[in-house]
Amino acid sequence: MRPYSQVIEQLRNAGLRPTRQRLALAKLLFENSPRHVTAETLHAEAQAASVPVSLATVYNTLHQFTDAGLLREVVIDPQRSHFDTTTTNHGHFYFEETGTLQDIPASDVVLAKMPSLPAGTKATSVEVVVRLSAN
Amino acid sequence: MRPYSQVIEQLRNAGLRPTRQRLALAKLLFENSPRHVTAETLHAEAQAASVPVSLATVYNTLHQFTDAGLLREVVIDPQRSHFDTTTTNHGHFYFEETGTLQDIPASDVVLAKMPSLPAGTKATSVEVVVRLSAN
DNA sequence: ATGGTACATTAGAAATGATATAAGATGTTG
DNA sequence: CAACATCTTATATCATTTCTAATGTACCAT
Repeated sequence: MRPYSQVIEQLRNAGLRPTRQRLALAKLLFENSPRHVTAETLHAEAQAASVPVSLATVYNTLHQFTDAGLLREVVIDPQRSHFDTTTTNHGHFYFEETGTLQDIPASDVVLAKMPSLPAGTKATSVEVVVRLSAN
Repeated sequence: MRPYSQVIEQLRNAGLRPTRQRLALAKLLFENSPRHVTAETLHAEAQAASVPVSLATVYNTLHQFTDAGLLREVVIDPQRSHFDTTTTNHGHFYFEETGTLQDIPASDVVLAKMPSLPAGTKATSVEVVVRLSAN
C-alpha cells in the first residue's frame, strides 16, 4: 500500500520533488480533507505532529501546491490568506468573529447565470463569499 | 449650491467632523463614483490634486467611511485592500494581471437562492468574485 | 550498487510592504 | 479659552517574501 502515490504523482507532474516536508504537509492537508488552513495553522499542526518544517517552507509549499492545482487560495480575510483542499468552484461562509471558513454546500449556491466576461478574458475562478456575524 | 451636503450629513450622522481632509477625500471618491481605490491609489490621487494628506489619514478615513456606510471594503487581492463606493451587494471582476476591479452589473449576477445560514449567524454581505486572466 | 555532480529544496534570518499605533501638534466646537 | 477630535510623522506590527548557506535528491557513468 502506498498511501501517497497519487499526491506524489501530482507533485511530479508539477515538477516538484516529493520531499519529506512536502509529503508530511500533504498528509496533514489531505488526510482530513476537505479542510481550510492558513500558513500559521498548518505550521502549528506540523510542529504538533513533530514534523520539523520552517514557516517559510510552509508558505512555499502552500503556493507550490496551489500552482500544482492541489489547493486553492481563498482571499476572504483581510489579515491572512486561507487555503482550501477543495479546488473546484464553490462558496464560503466566513465567520468574521473567529476568522474561520466553512464551505457552502454546492447545492446551496446556484448562480442563475454566468456573467458575461469582458472581452479578451477568461474566468479562472468564480466564488461566492457570505460574511457572517453573530446574530 | 452645496455639493457635499449629503456627504457632510452622513459624516455627522457617523459622528465624524467634516474636516478638510475628509471632504477632499470624499470629493475624490464620490465625484467620479462608482469607483474602486486602494489606500495607495487614493493617497497618490490626493497628492496629485495638491491635497496634502498623510497616508495614515487615508487609511483612517477609508475605515471611517466604511464604518459609516459610505464605502465597502472588498477583500479580493491578497496584497492589499480595495474600497468600493458602491455599498450594496454586488459582484466584482478581478483582473489578476493588473490587480484592478470592475463591478459586475447587478443584473448579471443572480443567485438562484440564498444559502441557508448556520444557526445563530446573520449575513453581513454576500459577494460574487470572478477572477479573470488574459485569454 | 556506488560515487559524483548538478540542481532543487530547506531553514533561519533578514527584508519587505501593507497597515496600525503613539505622541505631539493642530484644528474645531461650544 | 477649554475640551476634545483630528492630523501628521515616525515607529511598530504582522504576514509574507527573499536571501544565502547548508542539505537533500535525481540522474549519470562507472
